[in-house]
Amino acid sequence: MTRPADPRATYIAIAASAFAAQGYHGASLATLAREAGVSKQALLHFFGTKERLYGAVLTDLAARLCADIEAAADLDPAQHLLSYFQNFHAASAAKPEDIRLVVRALLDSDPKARTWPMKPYLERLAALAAATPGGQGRTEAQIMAWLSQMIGRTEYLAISTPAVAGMFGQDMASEITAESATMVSAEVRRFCAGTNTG
Amino acid sequence: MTRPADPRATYIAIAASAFAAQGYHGASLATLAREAGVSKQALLHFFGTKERLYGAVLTDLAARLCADIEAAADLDPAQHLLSYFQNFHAASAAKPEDIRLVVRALLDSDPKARTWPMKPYLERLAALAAATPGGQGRTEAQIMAWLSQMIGRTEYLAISTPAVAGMFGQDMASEITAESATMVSAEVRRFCAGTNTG
DNA sequence: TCTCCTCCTTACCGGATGGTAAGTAGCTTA
DNA sequence: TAAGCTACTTACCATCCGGTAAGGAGGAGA
Repeated sequence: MTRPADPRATYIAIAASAFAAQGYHGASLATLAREAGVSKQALLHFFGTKERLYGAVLTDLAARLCADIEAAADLDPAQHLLSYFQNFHAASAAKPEDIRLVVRALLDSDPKARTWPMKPYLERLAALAAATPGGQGRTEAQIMAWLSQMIGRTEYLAISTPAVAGMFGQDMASEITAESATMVSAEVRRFCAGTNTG
Repeated sequence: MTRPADPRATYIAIAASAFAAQGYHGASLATLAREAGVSKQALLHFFGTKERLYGAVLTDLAARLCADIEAAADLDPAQHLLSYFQNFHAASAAKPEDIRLVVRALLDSDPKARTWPMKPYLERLAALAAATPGGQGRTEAQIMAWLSQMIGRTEYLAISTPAVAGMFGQDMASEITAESATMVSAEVRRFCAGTNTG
């Protein structure tokens, strides 16, 4: 058996997928180890405890989300924001694992005594939205509320799609995803144009 | 120790709160029993297994959500829809437990071999939206996509508020919730007026 | 009074859980 | 060649998990 080049990164990726699917309590160290093809202690060797492994997964996820914002940093703010949300919507629909992880982290987050790995991500998006023409006349809370709704509608679509497909069929679920993409783009344009969305 | 009048309903309420906070795997029968002040077997006597208890919690939740829609059934469709989403937003922000339960159920739902307790809820809302002036010119998928986004933005706000309060303070979180309420009302009015939201 | 029913109780079980202890193969450095 | 490091391994442990077995208190009905 060949050992992976970067075992730590490998284990984080496997754990991320399992935590996204089963949640923190639903995924066990033994299962993770079996999937990785190593013993339980291989994981504990790198991360010490299950909780720290979970923390590493979330930190890694936050870094990935932040990096996605910079993918189109050469565009002007309005185009940048539009591009980001279009890509975000497409990526969420195609590979919902990261989104499931984000939402699970929100549900399990302890309001006190925690670091907030997602904070830089939100701050970066808020700065970007504020720099668009539409962001000029809005308060910080208005921008954050708009961002919350944009992120929320996209992430909710991603996590509800399996259930919607089960209820109404895969075709309807795909149609809904396609319509949602159009709506998301339109909403970003409306925000950037400065039209009152509230 | 006085026994509750309707033990089954009491246990469902306690279990709902625990499942909302900790998730299915995070809440144990022993913990639920301790909160209810009875032994573990009291719960198993009524529900047989933990999974069936969870099922009863979700069925009860779905019934409550459906009942909420009919609270303003005397209004015309557009006013009814607006009233529903305003109440939904307010209730989600004030008492996010039910919303957390819904989102956890979505994350944990098995696409096959499951019943869908939320299906009647979605169908009722879709029929209501279709009956508004704005619903006339839209396809079923467009209406469902719009509903998904309305539900998503509202539920996401509810589950993200604790984290936002931790990151940016309680005041900012409250401001965001207030701004979101305005935006949700505006979006329902725009939909009902038939303005193209996509 | 006897039986049945609901709503519990205590006692117990096999298996899974996160975590500890101690040791090892193989490479790198001194 | 000896020491030390990384990246593991097997063996083990106390605790907790969901679930079973058996029985009992107390009210209702015959």
